[in-house]
Amino acid sequence: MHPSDNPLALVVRKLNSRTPLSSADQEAILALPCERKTLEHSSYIVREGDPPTHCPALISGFAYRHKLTADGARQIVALHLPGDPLDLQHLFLDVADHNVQTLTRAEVALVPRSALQKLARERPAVAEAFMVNVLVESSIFREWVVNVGRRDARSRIAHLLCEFAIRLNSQGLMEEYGCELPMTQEQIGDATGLTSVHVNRTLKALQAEGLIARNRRSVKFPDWEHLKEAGDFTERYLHLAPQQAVAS
Amino acid sequence: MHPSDNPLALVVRKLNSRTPLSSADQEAILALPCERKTLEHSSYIVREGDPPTHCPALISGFAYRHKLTADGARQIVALHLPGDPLDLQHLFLDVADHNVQTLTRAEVALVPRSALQKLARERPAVAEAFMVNVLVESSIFREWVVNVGRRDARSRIAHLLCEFAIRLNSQGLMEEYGCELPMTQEQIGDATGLTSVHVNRTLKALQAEGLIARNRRSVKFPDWEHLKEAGDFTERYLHLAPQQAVAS
DNA sequence: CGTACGTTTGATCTTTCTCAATAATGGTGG
DNA sequence: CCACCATTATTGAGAAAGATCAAACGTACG
Repeated sequence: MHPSDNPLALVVRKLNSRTPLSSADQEAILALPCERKTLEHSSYIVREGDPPTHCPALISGFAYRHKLTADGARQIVALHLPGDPLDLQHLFLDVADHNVQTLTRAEVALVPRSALQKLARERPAVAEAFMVNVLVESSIFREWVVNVGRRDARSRIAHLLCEFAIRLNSQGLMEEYGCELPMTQEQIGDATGLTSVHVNRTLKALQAEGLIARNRRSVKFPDWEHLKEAGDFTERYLHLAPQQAVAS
Repeated sequence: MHPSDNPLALVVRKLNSRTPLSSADQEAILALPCERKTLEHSSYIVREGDPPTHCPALISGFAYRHKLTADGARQIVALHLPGDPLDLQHLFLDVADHNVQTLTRAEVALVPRSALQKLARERPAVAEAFMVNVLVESSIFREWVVNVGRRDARSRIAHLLCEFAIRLNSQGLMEEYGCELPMTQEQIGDATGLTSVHVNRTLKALQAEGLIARNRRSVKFPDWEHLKEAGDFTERYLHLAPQQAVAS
């Protein structure tokens, strides 16, 4: 499947994997008006306080959601992979309550909010697929609360890596050797509630234990089972369709 | 409005406050088959791993959602107040990914999942109201990730108290003098990622600062503005309808 | 009136943060 | 292709927030 066929093809594919859609419904999504845009590394896709006019979907590249505290600390609350469906958070709420920013250069498809709302109203099955997507993201948020609230640094980071790997894999983006990790250590810290300094030390410890192997921006998982154990990782919360194995 | 009229009246009221519903839609919700049940303090409403057959709504009393880590630590990921709509988390996902438990003695209305799904399919406006509710809960989860990930103990607890107060108030359950706080200090710790010991000390400090006043299980807010400031609390993330003030 | 649960307090220990400096890396313009 | 700059990664030393352990105290309730 070439993303170039239709930028929304990946979105349909992902929605369809959890909530099978009729071909009429699929085509209705593909027929949505949509503007394709390439964004540089670190560009804002949505800013807190914005009234949302478009719902973006990630076509390629990586992105993250984050909020800032009053004293300027950043907390990343979610990661997004190529193919992640439209930003449904902002479909029915009238003001963005957080920021969405690219982690790498990325392509997005911008669909007017009104067109999406109309589609959801006219096609209950599509609305249901949207709902399922939102519910799964909710479940991921809950797991992040647990991760950040009740696990130590080692587990938090291991858990984050496991989630990233499994999600990449389920989108068919995992190479056999491991994967690119498009985050700096500071961003890993922002996602886990730690400092970049401590992330660095913890990453080194995980490496020394043989649970991960790093090289530049890529990570391998030489001992996947133990990494999962270290991260207290169980994939139930991702509510994935059937199941593929991860390439180690 | 007597909850005894129809257990779902409170649910309709809450959904309607954010997403106005036609009276036909409202009546369709009220006409849902539903079993009313009284649960003791600490009863499970949903257990992780369960295949959901019913969607519960809270009629009276308080409840919380939580997950456990492998080593037995508990993290509370959300609180629920009387009138909180049906547990839509479990409407379209096939397995419960976390637990829901009562904090106090509580009454719930159990609606069969299939009846709710049918309603959502037949009435797009109701489906949209459900979606909005889920999106707002999502937003609250994101804020909790921030709270637990990037704020210190004082802020976390102040934030939790602010959220509780504002949500109580928006359901019309805030007394002028303050409110009942149906949580033990250990539960406050489980919601904020802290130990009960540290919660105790922090609560005392907040009290010494004059930001809260405690008496048994009740809390007052003698200095609401400063409490909000201490908790870095901004209510945007709650996406409340218009707005009422909190009784101090 | 006793038991169970929740709160309070003290002393000590750990994890993680802070501050600060150095070393890689990657990208850029010349 | 090379020198330079801005990021990012790495390391060390010391400080701090919060955890842990342990005990005593209240309070509600059967």
